[in-house]
Amino acid sequence: MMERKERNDYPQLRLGNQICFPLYACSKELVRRYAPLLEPFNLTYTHYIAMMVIWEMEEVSVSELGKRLLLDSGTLTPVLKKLEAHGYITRARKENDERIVMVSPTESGWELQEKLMDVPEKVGCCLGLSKEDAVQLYVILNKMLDNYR
Amino acid sequence: MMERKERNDYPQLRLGNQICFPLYACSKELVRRYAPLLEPFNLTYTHYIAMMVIWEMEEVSVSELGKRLLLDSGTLTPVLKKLEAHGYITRARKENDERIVMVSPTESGWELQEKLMDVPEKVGCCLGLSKEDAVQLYVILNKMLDNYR
DNA sequence: GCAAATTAAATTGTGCACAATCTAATTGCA
DNA sequence: TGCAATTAGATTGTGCACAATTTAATTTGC
Repeated sequence: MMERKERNDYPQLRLGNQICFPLYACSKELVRRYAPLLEPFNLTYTHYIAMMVIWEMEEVSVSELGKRLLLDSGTLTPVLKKLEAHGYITRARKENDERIVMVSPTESGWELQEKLMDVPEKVGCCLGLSKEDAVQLYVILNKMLDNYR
Repeated sequence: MMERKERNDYPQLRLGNQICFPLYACSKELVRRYAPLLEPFNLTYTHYIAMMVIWEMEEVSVSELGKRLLLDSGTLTPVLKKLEAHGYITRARKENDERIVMVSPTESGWELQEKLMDVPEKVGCCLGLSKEDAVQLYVILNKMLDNYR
């Protein structure tokens, strides 16, 4: 009778030997660090990255936003409705193509930008990485991300 | 009257200048790549990493599992109940301390390990990183993670 | 010995994330 | 022209993720 393989014969299935787990865990932890900094403005992390693109583009369609953030409309629609409800953005269908919803910052949305200007640095300090490691990480993750776009 | 700063005077608030976004996006993408490989076994990514620790420890409490995975009981309880429902693990309170729930693989849970042995390599190929970058990434993320534990 | 404090899980409620589906608008082309 | 195909968003349903609360068991200190 065939004996089952020893239970520790699958080193590739150990959490400590995988690259996926630290990626997943660090990402979650980072989002958690943002929460207390964003909560006073009624923002979640997803709201925050959406606002970053909206500030940068000044006016952007939902689908373009989704491409930049790698998020679909099922995620974005409720996020954008809440940002609108909080008065940070306007949503309006395009005149010459009613399928497209364009999004822009309101005056209050622009003021939000000023209020959040020190958030990136505050979170960056929490990373606990050396400058060199942070740069390396940035470069490698962006290489990886480029394969997905 | 004070003029508002120019709108592009906040480079630190650009998505492309942040380290958090590629981390967040890569993590999500990686979880998405796992889904089709795990779905045939009724597993999600969270189930999968939980099983990895359970295989490694052979018997582990919910709280110890939570420490290893950086997940709380609100996440783990339903995950473990589903793993139990699928017959991969057993859950039982400890005799000498009824507060503690111990978790172990069933025979079917051990067989699952064999069936999943090639999952890490399949996903690894999707990363699209060179060996050196993958190692760098692994090292840096684990440094970061150590600050959280 | 027993009440207060602590610990471990479970429960509850909110908010993504995403697949799948649906609706409406627009485009393409026979 | 008119209808099929495409496109853009919205909707629906499932499953984490996590804070906050609850319940129950155990430990500590007096």
